[in-house]
Amino acid sequence: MIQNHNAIQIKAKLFRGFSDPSRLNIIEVLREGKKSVGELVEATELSQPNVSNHLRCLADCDLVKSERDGRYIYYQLSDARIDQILSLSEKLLSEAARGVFECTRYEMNAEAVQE
Amino acid sequence: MIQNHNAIQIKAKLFRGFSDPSRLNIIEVLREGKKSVGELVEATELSQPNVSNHLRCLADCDLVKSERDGRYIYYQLSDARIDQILSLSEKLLSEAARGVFECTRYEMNAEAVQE
DNA sequence: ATATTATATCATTAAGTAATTATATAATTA
DNA sequence: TAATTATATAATTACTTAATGATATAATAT
Repeated sequence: MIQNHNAIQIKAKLFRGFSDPSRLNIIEVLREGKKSVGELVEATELSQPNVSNHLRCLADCDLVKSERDGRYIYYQLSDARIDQILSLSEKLLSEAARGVFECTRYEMNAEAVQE
Repeated sequence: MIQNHNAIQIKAKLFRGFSDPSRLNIIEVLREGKKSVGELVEATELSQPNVSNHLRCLADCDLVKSERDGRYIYYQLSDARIDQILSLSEKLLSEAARGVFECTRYEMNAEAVQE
C-alpha cells in the first residue's frame, strides 16, 4: 500500500539530514559520542558558523540534542536508530559503493577513489 | 576524523537518493515490487520525464535495476537493505516525526527551536 | 513502412540550499 | 565591569538541482 503524501515528505526530510557531506560528517563524529561545537569544528575542519548552522538543522529535525555545560554546548545523536541506519547504509555501500560513486547526477566534487 | 573523506561523500550521495520527495515516492512504490515506468508515473502522479530522470539517478547509484520486457521497462529495488533502511527510518520517525516535520531549515523560516 | 505506445534524453527555467562574512548572544574570568 | 571564550544568528553569494517542455529512441502493431 502506497504511503500518504505527508509520510513521504517527512521521510525525505529525515534523509536530507544525512544527505549533505558536511552534515553527515558531523553526524559521523557524533556517533563516537557527545561532542562540543568546538570539537566538531576541529574534527570536521568546517567553519564554526557552518557547523552551528548544520547543528541547528539537525536539532530542528530532532536528529541531535544538546545540553549546555558552562560555556560549552554538547551535542549528541538523539536516537540509537540513527546509528543503526548508518550501519546498514555502510553494509549496503560495501557492495554498491562503486555504483553510488559513479552516479553522475550530482557533482559533489569528490576526490578520486582508488580501486 | 573517523572515516575518510570519500566514505562520507559516498554515503551522503546514497542518502541523497532518498532525500527528494519525488524520488522517495518512486522508491516507496518500488518497495511493493517490480513496476514499469508507466505504473510509476500513475502511482506517483509525476510527469513521465520527471520519473525517468529520477530513475536514471537511482539507477546510476545502483539503488534500482531495470529489465526490458517488450516496450515496457520494469524497475525494482536492487538490494533488500534498501527496504531495511526505509523500515528503520519509519521506526525512527514514529517517535521523531514531529521534530522532523517541524524542521524549518528548508523552508527558510528563521525561527529558532531551543530546549 | 508508418503509426502508436513506452521510455529516455536534453536544455532551460526556477527554486533550493550550503558556505561565507559579519555580528550577536551567553557564560566565564580578570 | 570589561575582556575573553564558546556558540548562534542573519544576510549575502554562489552553487546545486528538481521540474518542465520539446524531442529522440525503441519496440510493436497495422
